[in-house]
Amino acid sequence: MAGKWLIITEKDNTARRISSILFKNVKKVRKKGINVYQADNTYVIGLKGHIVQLDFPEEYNNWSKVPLKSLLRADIIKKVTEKNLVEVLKSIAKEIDRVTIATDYDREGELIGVEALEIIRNENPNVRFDRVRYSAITPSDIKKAFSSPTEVDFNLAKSAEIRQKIDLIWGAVLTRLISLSSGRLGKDFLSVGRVQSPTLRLIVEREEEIKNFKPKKYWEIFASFRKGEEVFQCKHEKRFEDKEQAEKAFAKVGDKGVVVSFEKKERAEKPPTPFNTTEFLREASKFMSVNKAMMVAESLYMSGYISYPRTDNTVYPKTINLRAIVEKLTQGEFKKEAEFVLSQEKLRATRGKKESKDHPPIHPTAVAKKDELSKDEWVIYELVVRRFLATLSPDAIWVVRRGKIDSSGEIFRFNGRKLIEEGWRKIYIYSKAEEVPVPDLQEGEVLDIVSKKLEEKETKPPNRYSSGSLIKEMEKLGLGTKSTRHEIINKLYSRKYVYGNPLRPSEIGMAVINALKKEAETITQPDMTSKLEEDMYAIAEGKLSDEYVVEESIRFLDEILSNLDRESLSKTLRDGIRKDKIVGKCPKCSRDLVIRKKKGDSRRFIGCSGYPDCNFTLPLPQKGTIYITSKLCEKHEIKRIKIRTKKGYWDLGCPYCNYLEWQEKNKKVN
DNA sequence: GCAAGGTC
Repeated sequence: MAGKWLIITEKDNTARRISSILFKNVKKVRKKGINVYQADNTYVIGLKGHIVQLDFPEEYNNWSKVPLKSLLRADIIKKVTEKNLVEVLKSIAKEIDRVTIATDYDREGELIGVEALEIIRNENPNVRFDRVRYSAITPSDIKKAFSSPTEVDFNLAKSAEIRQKIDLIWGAVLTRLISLSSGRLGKDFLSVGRVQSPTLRLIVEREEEIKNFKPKKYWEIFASFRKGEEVFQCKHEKRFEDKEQAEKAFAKVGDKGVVVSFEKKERAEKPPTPFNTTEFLREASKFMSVNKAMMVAESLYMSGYISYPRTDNTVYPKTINLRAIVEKLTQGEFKKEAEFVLSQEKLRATRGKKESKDHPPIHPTAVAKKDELSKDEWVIYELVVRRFLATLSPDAIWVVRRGKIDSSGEIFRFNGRKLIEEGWRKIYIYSKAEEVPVPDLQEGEVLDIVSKKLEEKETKPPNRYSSGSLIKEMEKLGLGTKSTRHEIINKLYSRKYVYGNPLRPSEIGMAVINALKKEAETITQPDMTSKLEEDMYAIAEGKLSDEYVVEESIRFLDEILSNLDRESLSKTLRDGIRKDKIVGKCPKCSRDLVIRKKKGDSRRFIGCSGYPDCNFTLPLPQKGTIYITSKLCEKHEIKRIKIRTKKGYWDLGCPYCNYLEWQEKNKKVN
């Protein structure tokens, strides 16, 4: 019995909102755990993003037996990843004569829609289909989109599928290659990918820069001046590269100085801009890992406390009633802050540089009570609320005092600042306002010098990436998306390519990058993503055939596999793995101490690499993941060890010290 | 047990 209409959106939440905009008396029915919104003769269903996944057929599953080259031209199949959803779609497909694709208005959205469409057309080949495109879920936008449906863009969907295919082929071939060459198979496999490998390369190369950094000495001169009771410090305008010159200048500085110039100004400091995912994660990473922060944000979104956390947008759309949200917030924990915002005559929000129409910037959507949320949820909720209120707050006002003082021809600069109106800083408590005291001065005024000093300093190497700054850099280079960047970083941790925050590469992380740079540099370059983007655009425009683009990748990989130096690849990787296991020097024979496993029960322990010549061993706890830190024990040349369990980290310290203490304790007991 | 991209 045909005759019904099916509308398909990308996720449940949009299905619910769109059905309530288009229809009255919407009924929610659950089928196999999937929400189906019904009204008149219409069904509205939300997908869960992609519902199928590209993969190799089963006969390619055995990594050790399948020749790598055979992956290049294997038939790639689509596997259903959301079984219940597909079953519901199939059952409804038989009842309908029209389906409208209303997934997100972007390339992935086009493919997600086509995936569902293919399943439906398989059941019901005669179904009519169309596509609506909207940039915001507001009654006017939705009604407008549905009043003039357009056609499905199969070329665009195709281009997204090619992206998947290329990622899979490159990823699978190189992942298997380095896993097989290194002997790291099973759950310890090593991975390679278009996004993860360039990201890892950033971390590895930053570490190399730090290691190769040659610090340069330089000298700075400081002098403290007094006016009345107030003493303030000034810095010589020059940074000296030469010690003698610095000393000469320092000797010239007398016990008085004349104010050469003085300027006093008020400076307004604008509030921060609205949160998109990148900026949100940058701030949230001060409290927890980016992966955790995203999970917490997701759960706050699902319970309705904050808006959708995956967005590129930093400009509030006009359709959001900002004042209403602030008024709502006066009902809760942030009453004082919300009232402060409302005390302004006019509400004005800051704007960020990125304006897109996907979703609004992250903002609170409901008032939460502290005891309804977990600790982590509250931290994130508070951050989102404070950021939101800050974007609507007045400027912070500083008084700036700048100028120069001359002492016997040596010029000192001062740059004082004092906060006179807190403005948004009262609400957004995550960045400290640092004041630099300088009194009011007049040109020509003579001041006493209370003290002076010549400081020898060194140029510093660049900082390591923190997870927050790495996400920012990935965005800048076009690596990953707002929804995947945090997962990519998490992947680098779980492969043990990196550890700590700021991130440091492990030996195997460095080895993988060095091996790839030699054998398959393309996959380590951010350019691969931009090249792929260009190709996808050309495919979507119908200017390039998809077969050609895939063929290009296949030929490239074929070449790599043919010209490979397997022995050196294997050596590089195994060397890295070996070095990661080194804990320190054996106190008996000074060869390397490494983490090993007992043959029979595979219990782990620290043993000398000189075994069987040397049989020195130390015990290790059997539970938890072992982290060898970079801190050496002062007594023994052994690195300190940390253990991560489900409950968190605990410090074992130096395993030798730990063992000796344990022995001492046991003696007393006996 | 492979990737990256949506989504939970």
